[in-house]
Amino acid sequence: MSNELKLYNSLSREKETFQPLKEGYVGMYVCGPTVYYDAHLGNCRTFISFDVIYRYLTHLGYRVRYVRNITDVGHLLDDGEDRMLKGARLEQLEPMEVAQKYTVGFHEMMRIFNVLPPSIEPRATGHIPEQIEMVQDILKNGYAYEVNGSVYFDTLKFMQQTGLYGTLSGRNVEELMAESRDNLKNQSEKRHPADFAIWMKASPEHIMRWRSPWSEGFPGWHLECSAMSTKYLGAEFDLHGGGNDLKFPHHENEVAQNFGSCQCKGARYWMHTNMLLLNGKKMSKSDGNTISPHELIAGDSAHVTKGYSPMVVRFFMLQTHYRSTLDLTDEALQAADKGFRRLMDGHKTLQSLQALPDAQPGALDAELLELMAGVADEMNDDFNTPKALARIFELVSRINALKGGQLSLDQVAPDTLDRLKQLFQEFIFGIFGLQNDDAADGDDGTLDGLMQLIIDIRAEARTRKDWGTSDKIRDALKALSLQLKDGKEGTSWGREV
RNA sequence: GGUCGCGUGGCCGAGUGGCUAGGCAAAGGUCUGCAAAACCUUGUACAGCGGUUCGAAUCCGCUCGCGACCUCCA
Repeated sequence: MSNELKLYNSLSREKETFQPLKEGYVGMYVCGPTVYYDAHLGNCRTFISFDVIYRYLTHLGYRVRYVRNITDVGHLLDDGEDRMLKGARLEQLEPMEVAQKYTVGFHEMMRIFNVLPPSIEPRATGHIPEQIEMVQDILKNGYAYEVNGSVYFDTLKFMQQTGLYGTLSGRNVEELMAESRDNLKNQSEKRHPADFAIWMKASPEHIMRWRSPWSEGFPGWHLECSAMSTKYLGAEFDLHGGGNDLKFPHHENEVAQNFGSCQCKGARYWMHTNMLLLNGKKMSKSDGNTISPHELIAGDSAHVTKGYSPMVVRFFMLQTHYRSTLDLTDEALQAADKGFRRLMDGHKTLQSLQALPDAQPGALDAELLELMAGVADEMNDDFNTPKALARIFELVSRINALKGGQLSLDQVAPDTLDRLKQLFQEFIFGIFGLQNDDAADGDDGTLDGLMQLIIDIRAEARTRKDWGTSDKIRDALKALSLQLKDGKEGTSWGREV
């Protein structure tokens, strides 16, 4: 396998070799949340996926500027009411108070799932001038028109003149163009159903409003991503990501706006994560088929039999490729729980292995090296985390066998063992972003010391063949969900799942 | 209705023409004072039907089932 990075580009619908615009640097934009409601697990999956991608690109040595926005204005509901305004009315809060509340909640959730903060996290409301400028540019280029203080993107004209519309989302342009004005219903300001607002005149009761050359109003939903990606990453940049459900119309319109404003191509590679399903259906706030991250962690939901730690959930998600749908079920989570524990135990065991200086590297050494190389190879193939994890689990088997004595360390070169330790550290924690739950308990080492004492006392009892005492200790610990593992080299312990 | 995608062993989930994915569960064995843990072994899996091919889970066609997008959604 080659060590060049390949990724699936939604634009071409093919895996392509990744070639950044500027060697050594990557500009990456991911559509962030709309902060008018609590983040749900689907959001988490997408941001965890891109977190791993961000981490891996960094691992490869790229200097990555990762921009992930916060949308706090412009997102319209079916009835045309601004989402921020809706939230404000329901809870009697200022719109920015709503945005702030859910932004904080979102950040907290990202922290819980160990998602790294992006390099820049721009807010739509903080970039009104940039958006107004973009509307002006689009108007100047003739791809928009003003009606009663609102400005609409002239999608029909754009389609006819550039032929660029629909490429990303695979729309049938003929069909889009064929739609008549009859489909417009009450939104009669638009000339064509495919047109979309880039500036909206605010109705009298609308709270969020800014002055513009056309009216006091607010920017259209799709505009902020075009404006902010251009501002921070340039007119053309490397990667743009987001959930699959944003492909149309959001991303398609983004591309149109970029080109319509400056003939800019925008992102060269588009990446889309697939949906998280619950009981075989898409998780969605609107139809109630949902479980919140808090509920999942606490086990406070009819969908799960117990709570799952954030790291188990993260691991669960990494066991599926980002472009596949993932069906969340209690059974699958239980399997992930145990698998995650096995991975963590394997890592712990590995770090305890001591190399033999006079080892004679043989077939085992070669096998380890091959498996290790495979981990990176899989990641280079469109960030295939499930396959990379499969390679790591194969390594875990070897590690356990080395510990258990079924395989011998005198066949492993000290350098190979060192590299293996380093690889586990880098991939499990640095790239997959997993954390050991035990460490997250706030354990300061007291427990470990206590356990060591108990293990020593039990070992003494065992040398006396005092099985009663030995078993009493073992059973009592088991009742506390602490498991003793007797091995050739002594006894170790861990938490039971 | 239109567009796109999916259907893999008990469960989850990789895999795109020949070569063991992996995790969980299950069975047998090794180890153990007994266990557990660990290790080893074990699954005639690719929705159905037909076709292409020396060879298909993988390509083509049809059928059935499911999902996503088309409207707010990561």
